[in-house]
Amino acid sequence: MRMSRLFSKTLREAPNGADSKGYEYLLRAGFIRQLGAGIFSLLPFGFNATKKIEQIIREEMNAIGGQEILMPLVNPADIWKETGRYYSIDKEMSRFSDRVGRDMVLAMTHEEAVTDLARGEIDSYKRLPLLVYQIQTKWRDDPRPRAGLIRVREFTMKDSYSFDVDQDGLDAQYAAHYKAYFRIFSRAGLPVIVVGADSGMMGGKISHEYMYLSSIGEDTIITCPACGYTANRQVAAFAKTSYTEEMKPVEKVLTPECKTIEELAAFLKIEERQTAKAVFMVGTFINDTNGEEEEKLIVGIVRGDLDVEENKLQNAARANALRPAHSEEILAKGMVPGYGSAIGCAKDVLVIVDDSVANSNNLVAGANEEGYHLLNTNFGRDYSGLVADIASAAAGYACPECGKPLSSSKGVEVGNIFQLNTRYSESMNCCYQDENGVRKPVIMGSYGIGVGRLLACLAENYSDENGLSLPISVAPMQVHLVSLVKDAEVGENLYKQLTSAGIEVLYDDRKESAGVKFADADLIGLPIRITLGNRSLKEGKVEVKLRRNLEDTFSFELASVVEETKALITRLEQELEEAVVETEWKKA
RNA sequence: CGGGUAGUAGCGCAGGGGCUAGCGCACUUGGUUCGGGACCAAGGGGUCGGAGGUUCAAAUCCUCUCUGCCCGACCA
Repeated sequence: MRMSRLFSKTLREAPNGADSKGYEYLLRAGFIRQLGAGIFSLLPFGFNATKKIEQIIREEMNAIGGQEILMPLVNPADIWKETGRYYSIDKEMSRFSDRVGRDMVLAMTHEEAVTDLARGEIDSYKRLPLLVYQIQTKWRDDPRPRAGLIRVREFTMKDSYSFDVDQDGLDAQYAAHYKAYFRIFSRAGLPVIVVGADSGMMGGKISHEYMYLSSIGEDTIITCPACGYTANRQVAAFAKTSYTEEMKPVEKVLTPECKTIEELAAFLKIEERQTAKAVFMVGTFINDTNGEEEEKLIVGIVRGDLDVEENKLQNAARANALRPAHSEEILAKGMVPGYGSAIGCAKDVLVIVDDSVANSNNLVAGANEEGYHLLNTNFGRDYSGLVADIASAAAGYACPECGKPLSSSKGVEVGNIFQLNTRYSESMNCCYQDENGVRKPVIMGSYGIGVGRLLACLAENYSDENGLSLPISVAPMQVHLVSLVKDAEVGENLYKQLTSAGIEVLYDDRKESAGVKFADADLIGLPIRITLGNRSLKEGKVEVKLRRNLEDTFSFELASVVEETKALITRLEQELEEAVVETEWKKA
């Protein structure tokens, strides 16, 4: 590619809103351009890098038996009605109707489409196991796209779907993905960790997320430095101390102006752990068959020294969505905000009690009366409810596995794997006949990688104060040939030699000053830079630099540039191959 | 969806009832320079996001609206 003919140009200043380094450089180097909120075009560099990432994904998916297919972005709503997600997913899914009024949707994922495909193809256990995948556009009308390519509305995703006769088969495919994902990310050069995750709208049980740890991330990851336990905070467990003692009688006390746990503990001169905190939410429950919504007040009770993890609460409540309750809604059920507890609340309130509360005695709880609290309340004796883990893990808490202190960090989810089991095959009647002629639902798994998000994370990880420096496996091209000599012939010849040897070359043939060319080369950050200048040409040499280390310059003989460049490319590629991480999944 | 903020040349910004709307970068032409974002000269480029209103006069004031960004809610 000649830079004089390149479609994109570099920007000296970052467009407004480019707040992270990676995003800024992707824009300035001409990889991407924004069209609307959460909607981006890929320019030649960005598209090239994307194709490289996709190729790595293809190779690894093929290696575990994946067959590439392509499913439509536009789906008839019928299949989404079959699984109920047409009703349970809110505005995040865009809907429209076609010319004759049929309900249509833009697919935000392809479980429905693939299950529809599978039920037509799979008839016998002899056909299983199967694995298909695609690299396809998804549309999710996120209420708040942000951070460049990290959180967008239209994006490219690799999604694969496994089909098996039983749990063992699913486990095997899950394990294969678990390992393949580590290979994919390490071949691309992105450091990731795997965390236990919530399965969210996907349904199913076991799932893991692949996280790139970075301050630009929106997920909070809880990890144990001592034993390696990791989980998304949404589901992270921790060891809770229980404080059991003999139950004492309930006593009502005046506690004016004590609306927070902190004030209450200070007023009563007790520790926060000796109190019970009530959090009021309204859960939406959706009937999958008719799509009717109903709301229900949920009270989450945790010990005063802990916080409620809303995601855990939502899962424990089996609610479709949660929102904070309004004061009137709480009062209507016999409870008083600021002085609230589940004691004496209306019967149709869903009470969910954290095990920390169930395992502690004589806690101070709200009296459901303005200005009063109750001493010595005990779960089971004074009120009842569903016991679950609804407390939020945080740094410093004890690891659930080894008891050592946990730590927390921010991460970007770049991939995930889910065991769907029969969530989709049952509702869509995707069945096979077993050896005995019995029809059974296919056991499914689904596995995603955000391609653009991966590029964004790579840009973030591989950049310095001068620009990008992507690894050779994903860089848009391999070599940046910078010509500083007036005589175009030397450059032209070298460009032809290199490209005809199969090397990907960006040739800066522009009439620009050396400073401009170097600055652009730094910004675009191709891994190998070959500079043609009078200084070295006199000695029959060209200068070579690696982008990742601009300090070091070495040289190639002009006569053997092609061979030496090839060898250098091979060396860089091998480095990445050698760093590939092989990690096995161990079923708990 | 709530709160904030901003829309003026391709990008970054200034101007804030009055005459021809500016600056830097980028772009065009000519010349000089030529190994880390060169210099001189001459140019081109704008329905000031949109609609309505106030006014003798609106980029500027008012109303509505659209769009981007940030925080929150939300998020496989």
